[in-house]
Amino acid sequence: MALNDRKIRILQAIINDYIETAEPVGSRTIAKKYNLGVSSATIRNEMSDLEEMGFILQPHASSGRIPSDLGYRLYVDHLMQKKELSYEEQSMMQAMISRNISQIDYLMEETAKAISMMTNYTTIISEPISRGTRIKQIRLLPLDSGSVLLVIATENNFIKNHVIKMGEAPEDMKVFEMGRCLNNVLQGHSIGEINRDLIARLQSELAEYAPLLPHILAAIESTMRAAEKVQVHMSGTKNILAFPEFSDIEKARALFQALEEKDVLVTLLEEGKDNGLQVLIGSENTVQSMKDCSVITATYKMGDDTRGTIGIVGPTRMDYSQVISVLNGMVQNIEKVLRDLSDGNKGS
Amino acid sequence: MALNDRKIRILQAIINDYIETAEPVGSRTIAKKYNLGVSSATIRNEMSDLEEMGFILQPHASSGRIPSDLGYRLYVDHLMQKKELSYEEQSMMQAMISRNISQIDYLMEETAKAISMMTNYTTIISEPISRGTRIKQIRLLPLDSGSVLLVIATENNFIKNHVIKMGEAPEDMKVFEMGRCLNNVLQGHSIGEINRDLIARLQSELAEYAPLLPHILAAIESTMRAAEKVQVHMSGTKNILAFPEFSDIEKARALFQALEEKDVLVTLLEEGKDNGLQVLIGSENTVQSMKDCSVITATYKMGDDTRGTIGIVGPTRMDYSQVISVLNGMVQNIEKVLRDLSDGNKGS
DNA sequence: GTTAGCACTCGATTCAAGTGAGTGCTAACA
DNA sequence: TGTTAGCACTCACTTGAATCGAGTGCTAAC
Repeated sequence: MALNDRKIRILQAIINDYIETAEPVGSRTIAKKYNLGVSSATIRNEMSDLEEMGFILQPHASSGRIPSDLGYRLYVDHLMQKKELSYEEQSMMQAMISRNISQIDYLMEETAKAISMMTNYTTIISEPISRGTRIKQIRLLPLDSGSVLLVIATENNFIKNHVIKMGEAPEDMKVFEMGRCLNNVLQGHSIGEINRDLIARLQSELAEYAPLLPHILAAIESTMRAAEKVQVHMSGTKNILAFPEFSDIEKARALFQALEEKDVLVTLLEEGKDNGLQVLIGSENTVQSMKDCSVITATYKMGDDTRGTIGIVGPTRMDYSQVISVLNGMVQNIEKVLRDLSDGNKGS
Repeated sequence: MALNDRKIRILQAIINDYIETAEPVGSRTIAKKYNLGVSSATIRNEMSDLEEMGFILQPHASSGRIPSDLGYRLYVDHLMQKKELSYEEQSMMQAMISRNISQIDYLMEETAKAISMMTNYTTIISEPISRGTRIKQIRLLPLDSGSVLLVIATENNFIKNHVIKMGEAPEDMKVFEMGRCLNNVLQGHSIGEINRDLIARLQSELAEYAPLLPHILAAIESTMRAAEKVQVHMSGTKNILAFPEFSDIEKARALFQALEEKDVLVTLLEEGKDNGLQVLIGSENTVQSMKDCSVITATYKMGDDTRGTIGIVGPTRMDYSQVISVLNGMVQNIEKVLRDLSDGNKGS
């Protein structure tokens, strides 16, 4: 059975209508609303074929049809026309995430909020992380009589600090001196590269403070590890309750349950991390309790190997075209903001 | 009409039963389940009195009674018996929030998660903030050719950094020298105290770098301001959907809407910030869309004037006694962890 | 190949009757 | 005077039958 032009037009009509109304679409509705130049009876015949081919489903014997996951897949891959963002949307986007943002976690919060506001779906976003970033600067500062502060700046301008408690801290000038040593030895290396050779060099250079060295190494390691941990932000969960597909409170609860687990969020975002933009429809995603949801993910970059992912979660009946355009726009936006951020902070 | 002993016992029975079952309580239920030694008819008479006094309500003419806000108030203030935490609960609490926590935002996340897991309500928690903290150490580090890093440690060991972009950064030793100057002048002062005199002193001491001074001052100000901004964490929103009072999806939606606004959360927590432990029942809290909820807040301290607030949100029919004991236990726990954290970090 | 017409299906809505938990009132009782 | 048994009454909720209507599949005619 061939998927001729008319079948495609009918499938498109069904999907468009169902996305809009969330009601199964009947042949008569299509005949009236979409001018295909044929009668409802003809459309019925075509629909029967489309069902046989697996693109649409009948929730029960005498109802209209709804798109199947396969139908949405065809739609997303071939039928859907890309929407352009309106001027209003673009400037709204910029206004929302560019004001006043100097810290990465605020930026994430604001971005997630902006997306869920514009799309009315739920947004999750992971902070940019990079495996194997190199150390740009590593220094020690005197803090008080019993502790010093380790400050590490990586090449993509992530800055982390760690308080090192050390019984009795060396005097200020010595702390600086140690810091300078550390910096000389470790600058330009990633955490994975801290091997015996480097440690031996540190031990000889910092011989005077040998007992402190393990403290310092432990602090470096834990700091770099923390920098590699994925931080996830979410916004717009309330939107879920607005969709008729979740008017059954048990379904809503299951979804909320899933979305409250960080692991689940990370999994969802990970699934999309290779491709630039990925659409997972219904059961295509691996999270069991989200078989009725689609997830659209996009990766944003910050420098060469530092990246994060944005995901939008909604019912399979989601406005793919709009979501994709918002997502594309937002990726560009966030990449720009991140560039500005890592080039040097605002207000200075 | 006097609130005699029997009336109180009946009220208590109604509240206990209603908290447990979420169903209006009838006179016959009370007569059977709670051995008051009188018949249901007598109880009916007493209930009629209690209703007249405003402690209980009848949802409709021929149903049982439910407690009113006033009834809960009496219960919380006078009738409720304090529950002790079981040994299991205590150790569970400690296990959950003590492992692996070296950063304050993780601590907050974990605490909120632990509380909502133990109570099955929704938890919000604000990070500790302090107005007018003093600067303990303030330093500059060279970062790269075009920027330096400002690091500020406050007396309660909050550490913040800020990248200062400055066209062409001075050479390393000069940066250190500037940092030392800054530290000499500003150490021990709070942001509010940075006045003309101090600025003048900085200007004369840093005369050589006068054009950079505004950059530095702006960075200090923005950093200290950020440190004073309230950060709020939330966990367990999904629990809301489990309560029959929110089986009406519109009610749930309204509540979710409210809880997604950071302002609302801050308001809720602020309302409780004076007292150690505060119970706001139903319409006692000022958030319009939360008239059916009770909010229990407790303040935790970290040093003298640094504090944060934990709030638990649930339906007015909440298990006040359990929530209060969990909250008290958790405040002690978190204060201990914070003490350890600010004394010096673990793992070092 | 397309269409009009028709019988049929089946979820959703409506309505009336029935059920039961609970009340208020009254009269009898200790 | 306080307590209780008994009874009529209320009202949300359940149940089941009738009806509605959107939609289908099939057939016969164009």
